[in-house]
Amino acid sequence: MPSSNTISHEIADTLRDEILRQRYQSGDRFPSERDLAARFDASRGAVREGLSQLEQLGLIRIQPGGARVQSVNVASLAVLGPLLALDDHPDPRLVDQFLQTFGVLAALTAKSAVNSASQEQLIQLKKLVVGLAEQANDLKAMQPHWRELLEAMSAIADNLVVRLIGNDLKAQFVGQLMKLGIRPYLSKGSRDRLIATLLVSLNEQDGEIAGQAMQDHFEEFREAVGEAIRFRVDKPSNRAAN
Amino acid sequence: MPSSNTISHEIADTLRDEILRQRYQSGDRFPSERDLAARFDASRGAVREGLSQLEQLGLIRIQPGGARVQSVNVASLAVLGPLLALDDHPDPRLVDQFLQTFGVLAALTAKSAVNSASQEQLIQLKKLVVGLAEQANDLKAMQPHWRELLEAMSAIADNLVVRLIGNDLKAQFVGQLMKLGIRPYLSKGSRDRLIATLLVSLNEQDGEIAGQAMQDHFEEFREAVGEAIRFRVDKPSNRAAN
DNA sequence: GCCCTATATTTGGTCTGACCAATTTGGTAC
DNA sequence: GTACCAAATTGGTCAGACCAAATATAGGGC
Repeated sequence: MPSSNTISHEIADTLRDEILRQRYQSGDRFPSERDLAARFDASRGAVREGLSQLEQLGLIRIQPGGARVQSVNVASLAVLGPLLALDDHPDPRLVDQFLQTFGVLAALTAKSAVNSASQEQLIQLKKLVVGLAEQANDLKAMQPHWRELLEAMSAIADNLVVRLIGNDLKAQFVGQLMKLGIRPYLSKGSRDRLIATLLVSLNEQDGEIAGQAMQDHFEEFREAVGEAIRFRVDKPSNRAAN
Repeated sequence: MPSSNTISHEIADTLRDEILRQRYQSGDRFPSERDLAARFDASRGAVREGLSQLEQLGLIRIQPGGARVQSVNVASLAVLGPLLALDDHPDPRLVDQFLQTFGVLAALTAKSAVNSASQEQLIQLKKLVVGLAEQANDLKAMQPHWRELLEAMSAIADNLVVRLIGNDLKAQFVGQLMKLGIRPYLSKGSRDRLIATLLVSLNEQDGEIAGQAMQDHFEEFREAVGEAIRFRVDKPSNRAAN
């Protein structure tokens, strides 16, 4: 699924996925621009524009004499989205790391937001949390409200670094999980606990509490997702049930 | 300071810095490719390759009819390095956010590393921590050892997401601070406390302790850097003292 | 004066073909 | 096996051209 409709983007997307699928070994010579142009039936210019993007992603290193494939370990964070969206088999380990990392960043955001919020903003956050409580305990129904709450906290915390990280992570992660038929189960008690704790932190304007609540909740979510993925791996027949 | 010696990279770097310096308003029309080609005395192809990179960074959005400048708030994390390195006046707020974010990620890394380390790896980490203790309490002398310790922890934790974030953050941050004459002061007590706590966490293989120690230490470091920057802003004469 | 339409211009997307410098490759002589 | 040299390959750049879509402009109707 190419992001844009230009040939250069299609080339970049195709080659990016091939690299992420380990079709080339790290350090390998990358096909020459002329070869790629022939393969994609495009001009060298279009190929070069595509390669330019791959280089920016840190996936290849272009040098006179030939481009070389780089290890994904030295790539830009921007490859994470495509990496998670590669196919129907998201690496459980990677998903776990993603959620773990997202969790600590969400906790930091919540802490900063609560600590620096004005009275009006505290009220706004309370409304959003209460709105979250009024939803059924269903991931699909809660997702928009979750997103809204996180977005509000992010805006209040106003941390550009975390925001930039979030931009590269806006892989519609939860949406993709559901598309794959992965339905993590979160106990009602867990959700209620989070909401109650968040309200306490907002009432007392104590960011530490909010951060800890976020952290704990993401930990539970992470485990739930892990179980859901294992469950789905055991029953791959569910894949077509969409 | 262009990253590569090709014209397209020079164009990309120059325009990137101009955008980051807010020379264009978000939403503004970006100069046409032909105009840029004339300005840089280059061919349109070279300009297009440069713009391709800027688009990948999320700084502009290219569309038939004209490219438009995007808000830095929606850019890729990869712009953070250039943003911090823009000139001799790093935004204190941004530096603060950077350290805060780096702190929680370092804490996560330490926690995971300690928890999942093998006996050999625990010994390796202990050696590095002890090596850190043997250094003078000077930022410049400690930096390589710090980097080594963090690298080792990162390798053990083996969290690709955090690693990718780190790749985009490898702005040689501390090095740049020193180049600017910013010398944060960390009390010896603070350092000793960190080292002692880390050793405890390694002996008991308790990641929570290591993470908390990291978190606390980065918090102190963050405040020290903040003071150092304020101090330097008051005495800009020091700038040439390099 | 204001709004809407038709036309002219600008802009991005792509291609072809060419040249250069540096690297890589292949072969040859030792 | 090695050292060296020539040929082929590769990336970097340029010029000029064409198209389709978007924008700007001029003009006419009200």
